[in-house]
Amino acid sequence: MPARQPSKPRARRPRSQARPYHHGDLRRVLIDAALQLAAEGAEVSVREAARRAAVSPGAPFRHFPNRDALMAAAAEEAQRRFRAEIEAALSEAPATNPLARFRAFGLAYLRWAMRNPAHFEIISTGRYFVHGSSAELTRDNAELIALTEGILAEAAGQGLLRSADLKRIQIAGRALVYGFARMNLDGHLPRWGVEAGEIERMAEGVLDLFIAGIAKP
Amino acid sequence: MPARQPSKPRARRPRSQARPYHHGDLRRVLIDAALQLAAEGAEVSVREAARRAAVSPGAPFRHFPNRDALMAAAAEEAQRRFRAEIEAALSEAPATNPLARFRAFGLAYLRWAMRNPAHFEIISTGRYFVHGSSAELTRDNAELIALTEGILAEAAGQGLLRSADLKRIQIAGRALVYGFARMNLDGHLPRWGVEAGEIERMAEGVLDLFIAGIAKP
DNA sequence: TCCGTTATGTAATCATCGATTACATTTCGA
DNA sequence: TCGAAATGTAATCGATGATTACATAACGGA
Repeated sequence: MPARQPSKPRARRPRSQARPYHHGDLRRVLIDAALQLAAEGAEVSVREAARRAAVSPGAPFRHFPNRDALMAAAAEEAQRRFRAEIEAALSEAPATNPLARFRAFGLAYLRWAMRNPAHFEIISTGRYFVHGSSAELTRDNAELIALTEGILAEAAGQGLLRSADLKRIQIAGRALVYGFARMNLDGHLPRWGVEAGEIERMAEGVLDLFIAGIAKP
Repeated sequence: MPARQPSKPRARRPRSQARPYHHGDLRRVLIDAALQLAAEGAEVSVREAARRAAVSPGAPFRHFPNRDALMAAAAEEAQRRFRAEIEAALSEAPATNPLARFRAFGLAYLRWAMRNPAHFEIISTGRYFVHGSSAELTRDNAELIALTEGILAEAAGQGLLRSADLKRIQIAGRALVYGFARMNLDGHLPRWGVEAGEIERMAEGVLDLFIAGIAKP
């Protein structure tokens, strides 16, 4: 093992440096940089995030043990925004109409995924950090799922559904919105036209088709 | 630009080397190594593929201009297998029952995706190589899509569908199977039990739920 | 107010990877 | 048979994630 060189004394920075030695809230800035990089379609690297924060390449590792931890923190932040939007939509939906609530949930899900594709990917794919490494993300996700289960149970209670197999309906519904969101992400949706809202309208149509299919005629 | 060193003459390999200088079909071996690496869940790197082929790190670049090209070739191979399985399933399905054919298509799709998750990912995600860089992949995919459109048109012609919006049905169906496959891939499906076939049965159930939803009652 | 402990950033260094280039060897057809 | 084309090797580059030694700032108790 080659011993590290004693290294000659390093030049001190002049005391009049513009930026203070301490950054302020580097952790937060790094998370935002990671999300911004993702949103721009760029590859997210620790070094690039450090560069954006105008900090040395090693500095981020004071706040995150490794790259995965940074990505997990970014995912948690994205998930918070995602969940906030869904809950806002649900709070405006009629409290006593389960199918309308189901629709509001799905629509908010799809809209957010269409408008924040890169962030949706970070949340959903195990690509950016080890799967299940974030307890917060796991719990948060489980709560959203429980929410849809509750809504479906209500719908079944009011006799609105054709099938009694709620688990199956729930998985199918999830697969539908997840699939649509990922098709958009992976470039599998036809380019319907120049108008931006067209994809969202198709998303809405697909959701309505599904709901019509599970609803009692 | 620092000129390259003249480099002292290299030692020649003894003529009695075990492996011949030329590999035989390195291109093919590299593609298989890439697919195998993916299937093992390992990260696919050109170097590792070269290592598996017992070849120098630079050798692959004689057959592929860059990493993306190797991955694209691997994707084309995987897509061929995928498509072959779907066409086999369709050839066994009743020729005159569009909904049964639709179901056979979806089931073959889901089964292959469940059993070859990593290969499905290589095919579907633009992660491994630049999107649309493989004309073969694009064309192949378009043909599969056209196949489902034809089946749906037949079903509509026989008056089997509740809705006349075939485009919407087609996208919804695609989102459903794509979403289920990706949920499996991304670890979003509950671990129903030890038995392996359980996920495939749920896939089948979800597919049937969808078909029941679009079929005229 | 001083001082030492802790938090936080820097500089240097390493291994790995994709990629390129110069060179060596084999293959194959004119 | 001989020379060009194909194919592999070795050396090297720049970028990246990661680790370590060190420097500096921040903060709280005596």
